[in-house]
Amino acid sequence: MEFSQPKGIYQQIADQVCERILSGEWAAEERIPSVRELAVDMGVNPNTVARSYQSLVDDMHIENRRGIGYFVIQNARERILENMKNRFINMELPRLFRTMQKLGIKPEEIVQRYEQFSQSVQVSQGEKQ
Amino acid sequence: MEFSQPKGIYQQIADQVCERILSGEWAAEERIPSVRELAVDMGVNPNTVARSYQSLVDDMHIENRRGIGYFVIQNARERILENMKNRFINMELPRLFRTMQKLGIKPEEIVQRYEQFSQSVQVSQGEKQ
DNA sequence: AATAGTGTACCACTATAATAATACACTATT
DNA sequence: AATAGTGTATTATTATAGTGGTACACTATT
Repeated sequence: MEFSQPKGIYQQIADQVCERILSGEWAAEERIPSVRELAVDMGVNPNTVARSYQSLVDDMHIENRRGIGYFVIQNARERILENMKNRFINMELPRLFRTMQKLGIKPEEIVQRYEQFSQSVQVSQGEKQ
Repeated sequence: MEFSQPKGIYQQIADQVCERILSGEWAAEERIPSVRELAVDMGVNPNTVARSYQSLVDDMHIENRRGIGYFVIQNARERILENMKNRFINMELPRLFRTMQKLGIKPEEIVQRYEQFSQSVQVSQGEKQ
């Protein structure tokens, strides 16, 4: 039997960087924090952040300008969104569906709970304003 | 920032034991494989399986009879199913819903894909017979 | 009584990820 | 030119999970 590998910290950091790009906190063509800065911010070793950034370069979401720093690539948002959507549809959904069948949960119940969820989110967002 | 802990092998084995109880492969009051047997079967150290079994004892799904082995507890199936359902509703669904909102996926699309999924499962199961 | 199969406990070892601490080459700024 | 801020590379160290191996107490069977 093969076991699921633990998700490395560097990968979790890369995910969070994607989140911030998605949310618009870090816009396209903008410079993102240096390896050292983010390392301090995350309470993590600079080498770990360096690995995160490297993996994001491999995925074409950020680019490096030597001696200056890392920058968000032009259409990074769209690209990240596309990646996440594909992964969700092809990886997570099948797992979800199998779980539903195993537990005997019908899609109607999912929809019904989703209504509740999106309502409560709307309310709590409204309260903040 | 706190990072998600990797899921231990012993825990993954415990999950799989639950699966086998759920599927009826190991019925209530029945004896399950010894620590050593399952360890060989899984290609894993006996100590690791021992930890899995211990955690299942803690969760009241199996019990130990000294010198004999481990046995599935009376209503283990119902108990496991209940646990999984609760975890699914309270932990996985909220995560799913947040992802859906982030990716802009409407519940109708989920339902539609679920139909496709359950159809394809039916077909492939039918082919086996 | 003897034996073989149980779970349990212990300890040293290994593999891996992450850390810590440097050192180096490059760039912008002064 | 000097300096400070970049990323990068290297090496040793730490922390942890899992392994390997052994020993022990208990139980059923012979």
